[in-house]
Amino acid sequence: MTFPDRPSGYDPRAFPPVAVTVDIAVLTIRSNDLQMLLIERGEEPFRGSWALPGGFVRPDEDPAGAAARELAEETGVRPEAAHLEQFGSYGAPQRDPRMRVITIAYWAVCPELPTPLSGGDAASADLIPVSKLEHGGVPLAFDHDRIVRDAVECVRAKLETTALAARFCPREFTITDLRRVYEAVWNTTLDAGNFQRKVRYNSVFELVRPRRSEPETPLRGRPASLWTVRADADPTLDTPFRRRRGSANGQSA
Amino acid sequence: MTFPDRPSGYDPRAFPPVAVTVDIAVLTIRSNDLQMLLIERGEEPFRGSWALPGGFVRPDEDPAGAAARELAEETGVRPEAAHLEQFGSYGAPQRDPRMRVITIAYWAVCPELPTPLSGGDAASADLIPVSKLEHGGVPLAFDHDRIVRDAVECVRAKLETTALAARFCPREFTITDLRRVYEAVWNTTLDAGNFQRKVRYNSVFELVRPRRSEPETPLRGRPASLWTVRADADPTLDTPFRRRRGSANGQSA
DNA sequence: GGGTTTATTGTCAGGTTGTCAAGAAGTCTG
DNA sequence: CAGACTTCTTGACAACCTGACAATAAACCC
Repeated sequence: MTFPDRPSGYDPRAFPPVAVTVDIAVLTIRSNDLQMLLIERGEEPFRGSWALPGGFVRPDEDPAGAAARELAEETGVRPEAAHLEQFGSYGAPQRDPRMRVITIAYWAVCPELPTPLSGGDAASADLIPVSKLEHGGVPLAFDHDRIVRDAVECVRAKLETTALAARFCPREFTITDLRRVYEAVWNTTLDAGNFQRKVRYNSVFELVRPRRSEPETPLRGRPASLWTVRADADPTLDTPFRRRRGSANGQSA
Repeated sequence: MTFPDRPSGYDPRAFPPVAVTVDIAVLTIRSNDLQMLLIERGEEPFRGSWALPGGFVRPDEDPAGAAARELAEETGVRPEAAHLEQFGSYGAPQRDPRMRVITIAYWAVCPELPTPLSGGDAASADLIPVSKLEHGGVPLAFDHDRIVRDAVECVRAKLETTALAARFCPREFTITDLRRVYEAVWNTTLDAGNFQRKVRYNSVFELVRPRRSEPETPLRGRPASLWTVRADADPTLDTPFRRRRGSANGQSA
C-alpha cells in the first residue's frame, strides 16, 4: 500500500522536498567503437566533470516521456528512431549535494547519432568511448560512474537475447554491420562464418535484398546482402548469441 | 546534467511536491505454487483492492534501505535472509489520484515466508498465487497490476541465468527442491534426469551431504543428497537453464 | 586475367540437450 | 522379511548446436 501512515487529509507541501530527474545513457557506434554521449558541466557542483544528459520530470509528464523529450532536446534524435529503455533508479540521500534528487535512468541506442550539438546547454557535449569510461579515465559527476556502468552492462546483456543490436544500425544492414555491433559492444571478436549462420537461421532477421544496391562508400570485396528485423521493438532471438563469460574478452560466436 | 535550467540559489520548496515510495513484490513458494504477498487496502482510494506492500522512502534513507526496512516490517523477514532487487520505477502523473507519487519497485525472494501477520497495518495481508494474479482474477490498486507482471517476468528471466532459484529454498536443498522451484516459477514441467545433470555439472552448486540427514517429513523413495550454492549473492550459472519460449508452457529441462 | 578483398557456404569434431530407460536406496504392506 | 512402491540418480543415444577453419563466390583493382 502506498500511504500506510497517512490515511487522508494530508498536505502535499508537508512532504520533504524531492526532485525527480531522468538521466539517459545514449549509446552509439562510431568507427567500430561503442561510445556514449556525455555533457561537460559548466556549473558547480562538479564543474568540468562529465555527466549524463538528463533533466527534470515535469509535473504533467511521465518519466518515459521526460526521457524521450530530453533525448530529442539534447541529440535531435526523434524518439521513434531510438530505442529507449529504463534500467534503474538511483536515490542515495547525498548523491546530489544540493538537495534530495531521485533519478530514473534510461539507456538509449541510436544509429548514426548526429554530431553532438555542443551549443545546447552552454556546456559542451561529446561522444566518449565506453572503453575509456570503464577504465576510469574520465571524471564523472554525481554517481554517474555507477549509472554508466550499469547501463553498459544492461545493453551488453540485452544483446545476448534480443535483436537490439540492429538498433545501432540503419533499418537495413548487412550481417557484417551487425557483427561489428556485437564486437564493439562486447569488445570481442566473433567468427564471421558462425555469425552468418546464426543470423540466417534466426527467424527474427529477414533477407531484404540479395545484394547491396547503392554502395555509399566505394566498397571492396564481394557485396553483402541486406537484412532487416522482422517485427519492431526488440524481439527475442530464437537462439541467443552468448558472449564468453569469465575471461574479460574471448572469441568466437 | 542534473540541473540544466536552475543554475544555483533555488528554493527547494519551489519544486512541485512529489512523494517517493518503494513497492515490493515478495515472492515465495507454497505447496509447489508461486505466490506473492499482497495487502488488502482498508482505506480509499482502492479500498478493498489488493496492493503491493511498500511505503515512503524517508529523507535520510536510500531506496534500497527503505525496501529492506519495509520488507522486514511487513513480513518479519530479516533483510539478509531474502534476496531484494530493484527492477523499475513507475511514475505516471495520475497513477495515484491523491498526488504525484513515484514508486521504485523491488522484488524479493524468500524461503519459507512466515504466514503473513495480518494485524500489521489494520489491513489484512495474504499470499496470492501468481497464476491467479496473471489471470486477472484479483483487482489490484493503482498500477500494481503492471508492476506485478513486470516483477514476475523479471524473476522468471533471472532464473535462467543465475542461481536465484536457490533463494526460494533453505540454505541446503535437494535437487528436486530446486527443480520444483523452476517448475513453479515457470509453470512448466522439467525432466528430472536432465535437471540433475545440469545441476551436477554447474560449478555454482556444491554437494553438501550425500544423503539427506534428518527427514523432517516422513519421506518415501530414495533419500536425496543435499546441495548448496557455492558463493553468496546470485552467481551466474555456467550453462543457463533455458525455458521454452513461444508456447505458454512447454516441457523438459 | 591474376591478385586482393570481403561475403558466404561447407565440413567436421566436440559439446549440450531431450528422450527414455535402468539402477539405487529408501519406505510401506502383507 | 519379501516384494511393491516411490523417489533419486545414472546411463545410452540420437538430434542439435557450436567453434574452428577451410573453400568458394563475387566484387574490385591493376
